Formats: sequence, structure tokens, C-alpha cells
Amino acid sequence: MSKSGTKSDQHREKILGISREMFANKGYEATTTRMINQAAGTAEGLMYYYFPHGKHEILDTIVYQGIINRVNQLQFTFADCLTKDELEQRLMSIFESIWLAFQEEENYQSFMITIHERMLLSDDQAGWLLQVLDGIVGQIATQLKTAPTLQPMSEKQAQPLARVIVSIFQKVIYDELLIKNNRQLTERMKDQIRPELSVVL
Amino acid sequence: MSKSGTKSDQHREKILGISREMFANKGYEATTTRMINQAAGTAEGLMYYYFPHGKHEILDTIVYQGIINRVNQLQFTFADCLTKDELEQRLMSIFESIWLAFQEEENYQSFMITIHERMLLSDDQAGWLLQVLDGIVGQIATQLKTAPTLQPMSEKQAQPLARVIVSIFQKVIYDELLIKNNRQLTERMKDQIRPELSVVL
DNA sequence: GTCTATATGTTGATAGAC
DNA sequence: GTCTATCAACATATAGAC
Repeated sequence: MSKSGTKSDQHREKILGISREMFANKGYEATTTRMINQAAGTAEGLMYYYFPHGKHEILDTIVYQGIINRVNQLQFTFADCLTKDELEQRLMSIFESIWLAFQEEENYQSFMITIHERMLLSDDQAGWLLQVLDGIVGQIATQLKTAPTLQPMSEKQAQPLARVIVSIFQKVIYDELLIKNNRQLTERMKDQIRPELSVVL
Repeated sequence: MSKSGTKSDQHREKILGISREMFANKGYEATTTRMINQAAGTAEGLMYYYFPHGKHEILDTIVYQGIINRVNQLQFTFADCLTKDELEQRLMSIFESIWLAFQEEENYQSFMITIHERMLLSDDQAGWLLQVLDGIVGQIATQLKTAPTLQPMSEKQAQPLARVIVSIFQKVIYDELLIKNNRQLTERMKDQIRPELSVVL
């Protein structure tokens, strides 16, 4: 809806895009409406035509977009993994997919905003992150139960194991993005993850 | 050094304590020097006597204190864990210790500031978090190698396993503190961790 | 819808008396 | 060391012409 390419909508989208970028890189409070208007190339007053409630309405809109856009699109199977090594390899490529998703500019910015401006958001607005991770856990658990490689796995074991695997992924992602400020997928990261997967499978 | 109870030092400490609390709860940018001065009960100008470079010097001082105070004081052993169940129990109590450490007011505030104001800090200032976690990994790995319960564990296995265990802990702590905004240790959290430990041991 | 001009309050920081 | 008074800059938001 209202996704049409109207000139006015383009202004609205421009403001949202610039804001998302600046909120993610400089922080919400440190980003002034003047900076947004200037970078978006729009006049001072116009912002309040599209967002009558001002700056905070922009933030809410961004995070809400983040929620609805982030439907899980990951697709994979373990059915063709006949050796433990192949299974490990498959999980590594799943990690790379997840990492890549977090690098996609809009996702990255929504992630950073969600973490850094948590106190300005509702529990619901921040919850999308947990939902995304849980979704991945669910998918991995489902596949684990049908993986030909491992000894037949009970429902009661697949779920915790899937959680552990996602914890391994999540730790690396959070450490790199939030602490080390690094967005490059390095061999060092993969060399760290591989033995961890190996030890739990 | 300079920990003496001089009147002036008390003023300095008061400003730092109030600032740490406010930076953690409201964010650095959203906290004004006026709020700090008022809450600390000190006059407008006095802040610049103790911190000539202003607001940012306070932030730097807080984070630097966070680094040097956070020497790892965790002590434990697996030598008396004769069954897998006892080992699991021991790891659960280690988790509770870590959780408790993150709840200690000063640690909690330093943690929140480090995450939320990451862009205002140097890599070095943010690095203490990784160091603390790595320290725990090291301790657990050392103990795993001498645990009577498990089949004798090679150096090459203990390290990844210890990393996995800490990943499990870290995921829960980050999810609760950063996303769910929860500081209470619930049974739900423990019930989630236990089967995960069980599946990797 | 888009613009310019401006109101109103707040910010971090300084000067200088005591 | 501690205070009061104040500055210049900047913030968000609004009014109103086009």
C-alpha cells in the first residue's frame, strides 16, 4: 500500500532512508532534524508535513518497517548431508547466510538502531530480533531431526542443539558488530566457529 | 591511588557515580550536564574544575574505571564433579555467578554504556567486555581438561567446548539485558540453559 | 506539497566573585 | 574549591507565503 512512486512519497522515503542511516551511524539523539533535512535535500518545515509528531515518529516508522520486512527467507536442508563433515559444512554456509543478512544495509541499520536506542522502543519493537533468531532455531531443529548423518534425534534433543548452534552464531555476530565494530567476514571468525560446531555435533 | 576521602574527592566521585547511572539509563547524549550537576548537588561550574574537558571526559573516566575494576574474580573447579549431572550443576552455578556479576550495579551500568555508546569509545575501551568473556572461557577450558567425569579431553577439544558453553551463557545475558530489558534471573532462563548444557557435554 | 523565516527553549561551556 | 550569572550556539517545532 502507498508504495506508489509519487513525487511526494519519494520525499517521504528519502527522509526515512537518510534518518535510518544517520540514526544507525551517529545515534538518535546525536542526529538533528536539521542534518536529516539537509542530507535529504528537503526544507525545514517539510518533515513535519510527513511526520507531524516529529523526530520520534520517524524512529518509530523505521523500526516498524524493520519488523514487517524481516520475514525469514532462509531456505536449507540437511537431507543430503551424508557425513558429519558435510553437515558441518552446511552449517557453516548457513552461518554465512545469516552473517550476510545482517550486512544487508537496511537490516544492519535496523539492528544497530534496535540495540542502541532500545530505551526509546517498546518491548514489541525490539522483539523482532528475538523472533528472527528463534525462527532460525526452529528451522535448524526441524532439519536436525531428519538429518541422515546423526543418530536419530529425539524432539527433546534437536531443539536444545539447534539453540546451541544459533548461540554460537549469535555470539560471533554480536561480538563483531557491537564490540569490535567489524563488518567483514574473516577467516578468523570461520576458523573459530568450525571447531565449535564440530564439538557439539 | 587518590582514593582518600577528601571532601573534594567526594564531589568528584559523586559526579562520576551520578553520571554513570544517568548515562546507562538515559544515554550519553540525552543526559545533560545540568541534570548531572543537579542530581549530584553541585554547582554548574564545578564540573569543569574536576573534568576540564567537559562531559566527554566524564564518559572516558567512567569507562576506564570499568576496565581496571573488572579483573576476573571467578573461582571454581570441576575436580569434585564425579557425574555428568554434577558437572552440569556446577556449570549452572557458574552461570548464576556470571549473571550476578552483570547485575552488580556498577558492572551493569558499565556494560550498558559500553554497548550503547560504542561509537563514542575506542576499540580499547570497548574491548574489556571481550576480555572478560575470554577470561571465563580460559578458566572453563582449564577445568574441563581435568574433569574426572568426561573422557580425557584433549587441548584441542576443551577450548572449543568452553567457547560453546560461554556462548550459551552470553546469548541469554545479551538477550535479557539488551532486548528484553530484564534483570531478574528467572526459572525460565535456567530451564532453557540446562538442556543446552546437557546436549553438549 | 514545498518553501522561508522565526519562535522558544535548552545545550555545553566560560568568566569571575568569593 | 565552590559558587552565580551568563554567553553563543543549537535544538525542535511552528507560522504562514507560495
